[in-house]
Amino acid sequence: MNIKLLAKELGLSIGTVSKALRNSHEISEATKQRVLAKAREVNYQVNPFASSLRKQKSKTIAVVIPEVANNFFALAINGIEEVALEKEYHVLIYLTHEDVKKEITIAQLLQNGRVDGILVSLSAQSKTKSHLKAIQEKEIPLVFFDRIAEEFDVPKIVTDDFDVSIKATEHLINNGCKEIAFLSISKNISIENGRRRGYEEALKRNNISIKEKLIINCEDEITGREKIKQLLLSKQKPDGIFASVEKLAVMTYEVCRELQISIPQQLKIISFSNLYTAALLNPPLTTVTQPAFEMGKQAATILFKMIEKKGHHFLQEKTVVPSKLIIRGSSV
Amino acid sequence: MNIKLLAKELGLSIGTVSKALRNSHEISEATKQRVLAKAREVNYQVNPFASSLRKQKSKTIAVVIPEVANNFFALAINGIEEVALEKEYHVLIYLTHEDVKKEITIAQLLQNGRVDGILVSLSAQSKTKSHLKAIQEKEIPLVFFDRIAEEFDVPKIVTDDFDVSIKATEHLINNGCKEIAFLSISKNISIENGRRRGYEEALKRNNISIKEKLIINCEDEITGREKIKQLLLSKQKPDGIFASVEKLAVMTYEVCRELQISIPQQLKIISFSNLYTAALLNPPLTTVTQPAFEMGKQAATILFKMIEKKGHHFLQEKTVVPSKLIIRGSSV
DNA sequence: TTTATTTACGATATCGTTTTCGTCTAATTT
DNA sequence: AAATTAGACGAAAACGATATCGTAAATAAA
Repeated sequence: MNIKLLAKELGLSIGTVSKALRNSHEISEATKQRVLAKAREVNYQVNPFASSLRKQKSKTIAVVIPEVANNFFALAINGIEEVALEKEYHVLIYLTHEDVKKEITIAQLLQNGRVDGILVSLSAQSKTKSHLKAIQEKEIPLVFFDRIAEEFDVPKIVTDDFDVSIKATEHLINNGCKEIAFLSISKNISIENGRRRGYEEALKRNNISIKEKLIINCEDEITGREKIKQLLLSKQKPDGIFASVEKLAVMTYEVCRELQISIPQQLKIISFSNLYTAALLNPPLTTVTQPAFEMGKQAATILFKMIEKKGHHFLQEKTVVPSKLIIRGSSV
Repeated sequence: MNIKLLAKELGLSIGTVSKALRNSHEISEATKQRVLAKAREVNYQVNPFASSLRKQKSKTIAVVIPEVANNFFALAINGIEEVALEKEYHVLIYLTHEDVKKEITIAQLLQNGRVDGILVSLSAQSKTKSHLKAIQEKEIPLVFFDRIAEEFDVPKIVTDDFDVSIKATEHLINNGCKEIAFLSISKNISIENGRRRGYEEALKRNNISIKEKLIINCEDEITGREKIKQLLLSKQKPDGIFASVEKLAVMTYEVCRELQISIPQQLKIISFSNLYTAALLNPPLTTVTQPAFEMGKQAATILFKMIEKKGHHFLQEKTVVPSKLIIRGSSV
């Protein structure tokens, strides 16, 4: 069933029917009702491709994230979806699996107008970002969230990585930690920068020296786990761990179990995490909980502002949504 | 940049360029190369809407699931995405939030050809399914996974709910449980049926009477939690809990913590779950772990077979991917 | 009454591809 | 040499909806 058939059944022209369906002022109330009724009767649905082709609007946004099996991103998607639903937009999901190559392929895919806007959280490996420059140059609305590219002149939604990391580190210090290790997921990633700077700032403020040995790059999952193990077996074993992402805290728990290291007695742990079972872990994990849902929601909201008001470059600031430090058993 | 401009730059007709790009045999190797080179040079991308409109193919599938902040569905998406990527398809995500009304709205949205196929895991409230009948009638390829509609004549991917539930329940029985409660998420849902039947079957086989009081419907989150609490405070307090979904196990852990009930001494727990921190919980949670990734992958694979071979109705059977019972501290 | 202006609708170009036919030349067959 | 066939390309008709005009009748203004 298309508009042509619908028009024929109504004895009207295609244009009239189209306008009636879109509630144009050019059409009389009577015919509008008649068209609407008929459309409902035959269950007419506009063809999205024809419509998109003509209007140069896809009514679709893309969400490009490293992974979905991660509570932070899952909750962010919830926030995004809520806004998209309201705007009657569709949401395409693309996973980079932390792989820049995939990110580049995806960026390439999205240059052809398939979407009206893109939400991106960068992969851990994304060092070069020319693939996103291309998108920006095509003037496709783009918003970063969480893992951003600082140098891009586009809106960014982040949490207060630096500030809350100071708090988190000082929390460990206040609970007696003197040797705090920082577990990093990648050097190339914005959040790492803020979190690590916060960690270092806290150490400085408390006159604790920063030791490179205590900053562990766990970019690769396998060797990362091994590095954590070695760290916990070494002589200058740390008495505190600040995990910059949830996965690394889980790894640490697993390694501690394996090495029979008791948390928090021998090692205190704090981690950025949105794990909804954090309170049920053994011991309950002290977390920096990010406002994932809210970040997704805000990112989407801003993206839609850009979509709706083409050309407005009034939204280039960074939006910071604060995280919460939730103290549980792993750190006290 | 469109094909028209590209053709003009090459001094060729639009048709020729189109065919060259699609590697038609009608076009000489020389011009094909010339066209390809130029297309790359000017970064020509086909307009997806024009292409979809003409070819009546969207190169997109939809995934309709209750929620995404749930490891089972997140892993299933990973499986789906892997297949979609290989087929060069795009993936639209729709969340029902366990709400039939939203499911109906979504089903309505997907009737207009926006997608070439649909993967569905039903919401807990989906009793009536006429909205999906409409999709089936429009001959849009449809595959159910996990939460299926038994009466539909379409492929279904499930896990061995019944069998593994017998195993799980018998595991509790073998560990001394005599009063095992079953926490249900909804009556209307396929998985509940299999899981509950398995639970009842195990009781029967072991000459334990089935008590309706021990079968708790936790459809609503708030009252569900209250019901669990009442159950654990009642005189005929159970000594075992079989949670049909992860969320209910987490609730039970929380309630036990509140009521100071020790697991597994006073209460043994087993749950369907894909929680990747199950082993780190206090105590470690014994789980029935579903092959979420594999189920997603298989569902997508079958969906693409349907998409590719229109009209073939050879795939109407049910595919069963077995779950694994992983025994941990909460049940022994 | 004549002219100007609404009102309500139709005809048609357009969005960018794909695909079906032609058509013309070159190569092959008889 | 004539007839056929293959090769390589162009012209044009879809796909379905939307938006810009144009136009007729009806109303209002002069």
